[in-house]
Amino acid sequence: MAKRATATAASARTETGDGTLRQFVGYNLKRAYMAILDDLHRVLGQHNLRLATFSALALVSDNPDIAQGELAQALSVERSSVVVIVDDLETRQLVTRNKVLGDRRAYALRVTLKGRQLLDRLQDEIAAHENRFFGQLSAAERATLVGLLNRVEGAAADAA
Amino acid sequence: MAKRATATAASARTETGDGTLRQFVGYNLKRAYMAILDDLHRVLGQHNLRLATFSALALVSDNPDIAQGELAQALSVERSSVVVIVDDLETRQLVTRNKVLGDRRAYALRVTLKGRQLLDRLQDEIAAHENRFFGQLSAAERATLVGLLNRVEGAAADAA
DNA sequence: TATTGTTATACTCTATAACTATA
DNA sequence: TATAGTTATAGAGTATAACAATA
Repeated sequence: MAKRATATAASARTETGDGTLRQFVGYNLKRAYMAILDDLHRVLGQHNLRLATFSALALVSDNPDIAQGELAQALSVERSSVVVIVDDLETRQLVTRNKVLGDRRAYALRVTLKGRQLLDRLQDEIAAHENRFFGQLSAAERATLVGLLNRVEGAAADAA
Repeated sequence: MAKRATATAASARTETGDGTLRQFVGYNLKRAYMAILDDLHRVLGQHNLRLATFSALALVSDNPDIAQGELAQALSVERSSVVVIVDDLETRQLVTRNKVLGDRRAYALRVTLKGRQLLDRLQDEIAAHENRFFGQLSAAERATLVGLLNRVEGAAADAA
């Protein structure tokens, strides 16, 4: 099928073909996701945050008094993994573990002022990050992209 | 900001809000990707293949006589990681390591007949997998999605 | 008995660094 | 000196399983 430059001394370097994989939407999806991930990690890394930790912070902010188990579900990780994440956020005083009236087993997580401020700054920085990669797309195109992605996600949720 | 059902005994379980994250295209991108990944892993797992191993097989098929270092680049992993992957493919007689005329350090990788046959079957199975998630999208919509994803990937390549 | 959070441990995947044999 | 592939090791991230406290 595919031709390939033989590895002679004077070979002009050919691009590696990936046509077989390109036929799959999922491959294109992964490539696009991976392509932006390094830069996102760099942005978060400047604040010593992992993606999961940032996501947890945002989720706690959106869901005051969320329990760790619920957070685990939202993050699609095990409860034991959430312990590590919340430990980190709590140590850095970005979220607090609060007593729940009526259930002394559970914690109600809340963002601190410091956490909110960090989140505000991060939202700006991530918006800038996104402009570097999605900036070429018009607002309408970005909306189309998100709409299609959400339909894919919805199809997965239906299947489950 | 966001309201949240208090954890009373009779609380109707509220969906966890993720509005802060949803504003980012990248989050929607990751969600869609993660949503299809479990099913893809299941399909590949039936053949005892990891995603990276399958991708390597497809890339070797598209690029006869590719070297391991080139494969590493195409897979975005280190050469040492490719050794493990190719070891697996070679042990299972799906690809062969062949001598390169003119450079006795390098290998030229080729898919075997067995590898090609497995790849053919996998392409069908993955196409079926994709229909489960992208089937709701029309062919035009799928093309639009891929086009937008590729522009994002291209923007990343330009930035690098 | 079931559930929440915790701990200790194991597993998967990948990177890093040092090595060999070639170039 | 540099490069292709290899090996051994370490690290990051997550899951699993057993546990204490509480429901």
